[in-house]
Amino acid sequence: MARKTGSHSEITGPRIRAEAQRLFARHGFAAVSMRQIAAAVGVQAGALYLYTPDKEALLFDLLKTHMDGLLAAWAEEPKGEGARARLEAFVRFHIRYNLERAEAVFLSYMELRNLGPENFAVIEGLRKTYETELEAILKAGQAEGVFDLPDSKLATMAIIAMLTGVNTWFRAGGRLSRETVEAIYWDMVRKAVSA
Amino acid sequence: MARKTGSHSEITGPRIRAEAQRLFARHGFAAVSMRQIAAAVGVQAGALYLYTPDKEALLFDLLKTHMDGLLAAWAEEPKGEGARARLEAFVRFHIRYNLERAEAVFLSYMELRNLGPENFAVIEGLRKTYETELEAILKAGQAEGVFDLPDSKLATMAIIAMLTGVNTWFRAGGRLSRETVEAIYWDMVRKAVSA
DNA sequence: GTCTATACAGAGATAGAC
DNA sequence: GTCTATCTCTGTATAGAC
Repeated sequence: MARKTGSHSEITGPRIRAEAQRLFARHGFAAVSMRQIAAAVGVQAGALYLYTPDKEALLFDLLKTHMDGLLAAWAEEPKGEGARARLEAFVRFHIRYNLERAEAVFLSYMELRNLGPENFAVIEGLRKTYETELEAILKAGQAEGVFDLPDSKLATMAIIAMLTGVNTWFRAGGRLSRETVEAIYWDMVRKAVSA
Repeated sequence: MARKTGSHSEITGPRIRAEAQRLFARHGFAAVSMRQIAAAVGVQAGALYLYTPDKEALLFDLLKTHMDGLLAAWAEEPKGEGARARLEAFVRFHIRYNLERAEAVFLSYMELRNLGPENFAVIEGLRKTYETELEAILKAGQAEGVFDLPDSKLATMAIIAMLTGVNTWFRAGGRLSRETVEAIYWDMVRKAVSA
């Protein structure tokens, strides 16, 4: 049998990551084989190893790319003046950005345990950096006197868990638009932290 | 080589479930082999099939048992009078019950996708039943005029996500006791839904 | 850069001895 | 009820042809 094609390195790399992300999110990292990924891309299993040293590195690449993108996007997000405006910006940004990347978000908190210690620490560090962004807003609001929080750490974890939870039930075209959901969650968050 | 021992059927069944839960929670369902479970119990892999028809049934049994226990425990929980007291009871119950069963909780929302459609539907139904308990409290509070919610469905999902999130960071012996965490979360929930 | 072919380990599950 | 032994399939990863 003849080989099917020639060189496609510029397109194959991104396609491998895209299919891997889709399959990992759907079935779980451990349940997906390199053969499955290769079949989805349309290459042989062996060919994947031209683009990644191993399966874990493929997962790490997906998680790292996602977290880097999240932090970069938040850095560029318009935030307004004052802790209250910044908190509203955070709430709306988190819901919107995560809903637009449901698979990557799902992976980032479900498949962390499949990373080795070094890779795990990198992703955890980025996550911590993101959480610190929110905590800084909450602390600033407390200093300004517009928020009243029993504990800024717990409030940070509570708000992020609540916002990320939207991904588990939201469906585009459902009862509520994303903008409406953003507004409702902002209302709940605003009340929960207000003085 | 001689066999190690005789009959242990009354003790082996529960031990298999206990070790499976521990291993599934730690490494993920797909990453754990029947041989690993058998080794942890101290029997041979083939012996597991005297207690479960297959690996998925073992997972389903764990999830089903957990959800049944959760619903039964909530049914027996003292709740007090009025929506506000009932909501506080729910918040504290959810945090306490879930923290005491971290492995089972983790499995119940991480490994659902490893169930076949019928088993999946059973667990989803139980989860839905539990969510409806909270939503009923929120609706009652709205009728009583003590809560002000833009949307009872979203508030339900937001509160459950926020409360369940405690399991991801709480460590016994850490900065805050479980009771303190309960109180702080109740404070945030109370403010978020209050009129 | 991709292919075929394959090495090697480990998976889930079953059969039959004891 | 548990064991050993084994079937069959699938896993990750590599070697070497083209």
